[in-house]
Amino acid sequence: MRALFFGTPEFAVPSLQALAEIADVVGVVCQPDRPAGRGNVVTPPPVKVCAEALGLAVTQPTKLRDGTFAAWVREQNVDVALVVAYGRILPLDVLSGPRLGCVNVHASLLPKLRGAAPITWALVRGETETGVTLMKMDVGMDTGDILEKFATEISSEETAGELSTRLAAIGALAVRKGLPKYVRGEYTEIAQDHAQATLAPILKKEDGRMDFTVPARRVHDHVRGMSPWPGAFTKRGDKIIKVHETRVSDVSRTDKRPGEVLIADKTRVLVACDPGAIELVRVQLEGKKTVNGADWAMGRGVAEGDILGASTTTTSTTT
RNA sequence: CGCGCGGUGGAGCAGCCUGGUAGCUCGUCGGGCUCAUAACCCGAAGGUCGUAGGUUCAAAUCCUACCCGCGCAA
Repeated sequence: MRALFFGTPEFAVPSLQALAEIADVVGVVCQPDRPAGRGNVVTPPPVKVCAEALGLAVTQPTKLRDGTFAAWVREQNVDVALVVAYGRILPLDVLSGPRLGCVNVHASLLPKLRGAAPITWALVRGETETGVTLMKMDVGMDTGDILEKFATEISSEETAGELSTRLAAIGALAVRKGLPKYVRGEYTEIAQDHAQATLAPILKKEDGRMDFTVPARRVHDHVRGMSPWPGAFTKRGDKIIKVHETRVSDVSRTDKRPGEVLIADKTRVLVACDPGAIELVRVQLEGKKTVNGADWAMGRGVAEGDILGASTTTTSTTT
C-alpha cells in the first residue's frame, strides 16, 4: 500500500512508525518548523524529526486551500492518507486526493470529545473510560464515519501526559490492525450519532486556572488533565503558582472558604475546596524549580490562612 | 539579540539596593522529656555564598564575562 502521513506532535509519532512498517510511506506532511521555547528557537515538530530518522520525505505546507497542495497530494498517487493530530482542518480537495480518502486516528471514543484536546477534557470531566477511534475523515471536525473504536480505562490518578502516551500506543495499534483492513475494504463504516457528540476545544493557557469552589475530586481531575500542558495554576497574591500534582485529601472540613490554606507545615500543604480539601503535592513558583508542598511551606512560600486564587481583582481579561 | 527570575551548609528560603559578625524554617547526629508522637526541651556537626576575572583596606553583597536551572510570551 502506498500512503501519506499527516501529523505533527509527539502523539502522532507511534502511528507514523506503525504506518512505516505496514505501508510504503511516500510522504510525511506536518506543520512548519516554528519558533518555540525560550529564545524562540525555530524547532521542528516531533513528526518531522521521526520522519527524517526513518528516511522519509517531509513536506510542511503553509497553505492548504489554494489548490496547489491538493494537487500535490493527488500526484502522490497513494491508496490512503493517515492523519493523526495534524493540527489543521483539511479541505475537501485534499481529503479526496488519496484513492481511498483519509483515515484519522482520534484520541477519544467518538462521537464524544470531538476537537483538539480530547485527552485533557476526558480527564477534566472525570471520565473513567476513553480510547482511540479510527475513522474515515470528512470535512467536519471529527465527524466522519467510524471504522473501529479501541477503548481503555482511565486510572484515577493518570495525568494527561501519561494518558497521551498510552493512547498514542493504542493509536499505533489501531493503525497496524485497522488500516490494512480498511484498505482491503473489510470495514463497515458506521455514521456517528451526532446527537451524542461532545466537544473538546483547543486549550488556552487560561484553561489551567484552578477553581477551588468545586469538590476536591474535581480540582484534582482538573490538575491532572492540565498536566503537563497547559499546566494548572493559581495565585498567591499577584504571584502565579503552577500546580503540578495534587492529592485528594480525606480532610473534609468546610468551615473555611475555598482556596484557603488549611495546613502548611513540614508534612504537607492542604487547601480548602467546596467541599473537601486538596493537597498540593508539587508546585512551582515563577522562576523557581518545582518543589514539594512541605518544602514550599518550609521556605515560607505559603502559610496557613493564605487565600489562593482569590486575587479579588475581578476577571479583568487583558489582551 | 522576544520579556523576566533564580543558582547561599542535606531541603526550601532570607541577606544583595544602603560592601565589613553566614541568618530563618526543616532535616541530620547526640542527649533529655513523654504511654506515645510528624510534639516539646538542650546540644552538635555541616557552607569554595554557580564559575572566572575586576573594583576595594574589605565582596554573598558593586562591575564584566561565562555555565546551569526556571517563569512568561510565541
